[in-house]
Amino acid sequence: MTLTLAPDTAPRQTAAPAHAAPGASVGEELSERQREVLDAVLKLMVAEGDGFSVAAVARAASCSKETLYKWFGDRDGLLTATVRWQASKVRMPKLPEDRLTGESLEAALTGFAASWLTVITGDLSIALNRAAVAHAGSGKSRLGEIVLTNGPFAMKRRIEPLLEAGRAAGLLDFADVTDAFRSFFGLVVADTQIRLLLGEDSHPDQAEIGNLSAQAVTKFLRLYGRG
Amino acid sequence: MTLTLAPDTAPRQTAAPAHAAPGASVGEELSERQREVLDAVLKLMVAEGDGFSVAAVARAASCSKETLYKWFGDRDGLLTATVRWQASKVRMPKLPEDRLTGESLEAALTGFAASWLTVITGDLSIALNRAAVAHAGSGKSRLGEIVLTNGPFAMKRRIEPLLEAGRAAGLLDFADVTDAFRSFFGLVVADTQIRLLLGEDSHPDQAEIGNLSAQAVTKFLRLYGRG
DNA sequence: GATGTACCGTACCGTACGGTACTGCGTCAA
DNA sequence: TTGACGCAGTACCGTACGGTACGGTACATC
Repeated sequence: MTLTLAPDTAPRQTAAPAHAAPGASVGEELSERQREVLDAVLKLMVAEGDGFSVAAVARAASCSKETLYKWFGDRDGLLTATVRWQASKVRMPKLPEDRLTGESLEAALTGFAASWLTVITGDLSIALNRAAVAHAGSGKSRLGEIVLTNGPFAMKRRIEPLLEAGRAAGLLDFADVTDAFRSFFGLVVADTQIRLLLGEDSHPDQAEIGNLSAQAVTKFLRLYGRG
Repeated sequence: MTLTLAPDTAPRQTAAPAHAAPGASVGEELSERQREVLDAVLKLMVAEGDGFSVAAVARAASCSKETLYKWFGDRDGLLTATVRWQASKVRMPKLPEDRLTGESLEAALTGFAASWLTVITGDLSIALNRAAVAHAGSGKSRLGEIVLTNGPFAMKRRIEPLLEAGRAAGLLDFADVTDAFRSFFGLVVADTQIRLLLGEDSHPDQAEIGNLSAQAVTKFLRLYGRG
């Protein structure tokens, strides 16, 4: 039996529930060949935005259009599967497991910041976010929702426990964890993402990202650190 | 003689220089009828993203396609003129003119923050930013550049003098004004804009914007305030 | 070897859209 | 009154694209 991500009987629905965690099992449901195809789509998106035709995908992936339609239902299904596939590949740094200290908290926050900046300044993330933003505009398609879930929301879900742990350990002081997250996000990302999305090509390298992260965390700790 | 924004001899170039200030004189070069047409385009963009057809514009504005092409050259010229036209309408709060005090600086910063949040959470701004982001992806067209110039860059140009003045008055303390601006932008905007662009429909009302602005400025002053 | 299946390559179809050309009408100036 | 002109309305053209159909091939299973 063929694995069909968007069968005719329920076109827009994949096997994964709507608000599932970062698409952990998406990769499992795809054959090797299908993953190759989706990687080809990712390349195309980086190269040309989401303006490419399905024929171009078939050409780039050396497969037939008919197969694409059988596997993914329609163009939107193809894009959706691609975004999910990419989302399933992103990994975040893990939290410190033993008792938090000032140093380990700062290191963990800096790690998150650097990791996040690395992701959002990457060509792939920029291309996918552009596509998602564009599709969020014209209704029709849940790309925006998916990117939102696996982007800002995923970051929030990952960081808030760290902040709470910091507070529990007497290292941080805040009343509202959402507010603290907002500040963290703002200090880290600032205008970087919107500028890149709008086409400015000032990609920071790893050294700059290191600096930006350290500075952002320093400021965050000056605002929310205890003592 | 007809006012042609994109004459055949130089299709992509308007009368205004490429990196002109926020399009101050754009409105001057447009006839009343042309402004009506562009306002119709703005409405369409809010309603449908930038997926509308030129025929739809003609229908919505009760004018002929031929006129649209004569005035604006091509679809891109129409979009560009629309973005410029909207940019020329945005006004920022003015700087305090007499000697800065702690109170007037805080008020000015809060005013800027609230004004900026009001703009970027507006349907119009969201629609235009979406279009600009999408076009920045597929090369071809300078929408991204224009929005960048009239968005983040314009804000930076307006705020940095205020920050410098605050430092000169002994109210602020920072080494790098760009860094200070980055923090200000981040604390004010945080994840608000990207979430809206990705389709989340949690538009803050004026009261919330007031709160967010005040909190952002409080944090900013805790980071950069003197005394 | 026969049958079925998965897939590639490609031809094909309908449509929607960007862009152009033509027609007719109202306005204004000579 | 007449002609020029700007523009609305619409018909038209070429093309590109989403989606489908079909022929051909490799491989597996019996």
